[in-house]
Amino acid sequence: MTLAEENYLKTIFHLERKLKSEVSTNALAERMQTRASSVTDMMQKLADKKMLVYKKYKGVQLTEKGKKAAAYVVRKHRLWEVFLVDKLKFHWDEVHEIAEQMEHIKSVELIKRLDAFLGHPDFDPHGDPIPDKDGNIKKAEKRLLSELIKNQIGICVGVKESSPEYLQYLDKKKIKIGTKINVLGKEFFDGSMMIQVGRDQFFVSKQIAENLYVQTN
Amino acid sequence: MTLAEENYLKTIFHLERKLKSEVSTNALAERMQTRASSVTDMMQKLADKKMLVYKKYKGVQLTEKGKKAAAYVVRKHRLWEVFLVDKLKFHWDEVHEIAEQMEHIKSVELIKRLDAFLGHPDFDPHGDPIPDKDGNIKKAEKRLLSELIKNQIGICVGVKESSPEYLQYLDKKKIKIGTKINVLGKEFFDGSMMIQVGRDQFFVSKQIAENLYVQTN
DNA sequence: ACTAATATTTAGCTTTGCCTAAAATTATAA
DNA sequence: TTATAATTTTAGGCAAAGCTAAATATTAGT
Repeated sequence: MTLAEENYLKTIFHLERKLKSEVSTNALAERMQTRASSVTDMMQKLADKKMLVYKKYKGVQLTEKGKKAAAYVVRKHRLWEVFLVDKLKFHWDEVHEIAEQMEHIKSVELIKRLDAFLGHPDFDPHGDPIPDKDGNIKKAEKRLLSELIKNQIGICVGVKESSPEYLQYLDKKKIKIGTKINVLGKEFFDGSMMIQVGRDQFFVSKQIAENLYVQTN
Repeated sequence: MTLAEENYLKTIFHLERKLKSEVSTNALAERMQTRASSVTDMMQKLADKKMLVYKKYKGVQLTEKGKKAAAYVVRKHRLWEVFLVDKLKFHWDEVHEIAEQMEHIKSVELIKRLDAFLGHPDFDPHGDPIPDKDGNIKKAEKRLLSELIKNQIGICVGVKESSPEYLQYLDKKKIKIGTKINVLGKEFFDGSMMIQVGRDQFFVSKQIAENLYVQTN
């Protein structure tokens, strides 16, 4: 698997989930900042390798093999993002580009050990689930804190738009990935909420609640 | 700087220090597992970029610019090796190939933070010095423990040949990178030594002492 | 149903980094 | 010193992954 192939697979993987259908040449070209003709070339190559099913003019669909390969790239990407944020103290919005490079490092043992070193995380710093070694994604519906109702409990899994100010606010309130948030009440007219984090109880505005992703079980 | 260019620079850097002279096309070709003609191509390219001085049939020599770039690649390589051993618990002899890939990741900030995360190490797990950000190498003569004489002090900087058994022995004796070793005495006929490590004093055979690199000041 | 617009593929070219074979240079040794 | 050996460079090609322009399919609007 070359670097380019891995990048195509990963992008197809994401687009398939978003579009819930075959992925078109143009959709791929746009996402990958490349030309449709280049995409066609690569699709033919990946079809030869049984990574996907390609039907002229009809788009592509990953095979099981392709899905697994793609999920593994995603797994590596997200684990490295956790590393960058948890260990090297990068901010959530600075890590994508670096992880984009690190995801291509080839060593199964490396990823095994990295995963253990990080404590087998389930989510990356953006709240997206980390596929397991076999490519299974715990499709934990992530949703906005603002969508919860009274007495619901959510686990913080990420942020939507992360300005430095917002991240600082979360820091101050001791909210990070994995933090349990209990909705104690919700104001109807402005969407603000009373929440509990650890032993602290406080209000958050609608704006705040609309930028925090949580997972409910 | 492409990946291939970085690899050439790094190899030239190492060969220049070993040979203490210009580096010949064939020497490079052998080290890089490639053909002389490929080397010539790349030398012309790197000469265009002012990374080295290339004289037909006379070999190459790094410029200051080239030296700095090469040293930075080496710095990254060695820092990642420290990460792999110290944090991910790889053995000293398993990390080269992985670091070979990681050294090419592009992010100045990443390396800054990695360095801090590792505690600004001066040596990699093989005892080789880590160049600083500016490419300066603390050329701390590393030598074998067996070369020391009575009352000399050495800092452990690495191993020569690292079998699992040997590494285990060092573990048991609490000897690792950075450990100070005091030579209390040396037996003439068998080369064994009495040494002090922390509060412990014990004998090491010549075999042991010949496989441990130390730095003296 | 038919044309216009859009999407996709094909053909042919470019660059990077490698290769082989042949030519040129330098080194060696009788 | 001169022929032979070894080293190095040049010339010409190849595969990967991209691009442009032209050809071909599909979709949509009337």
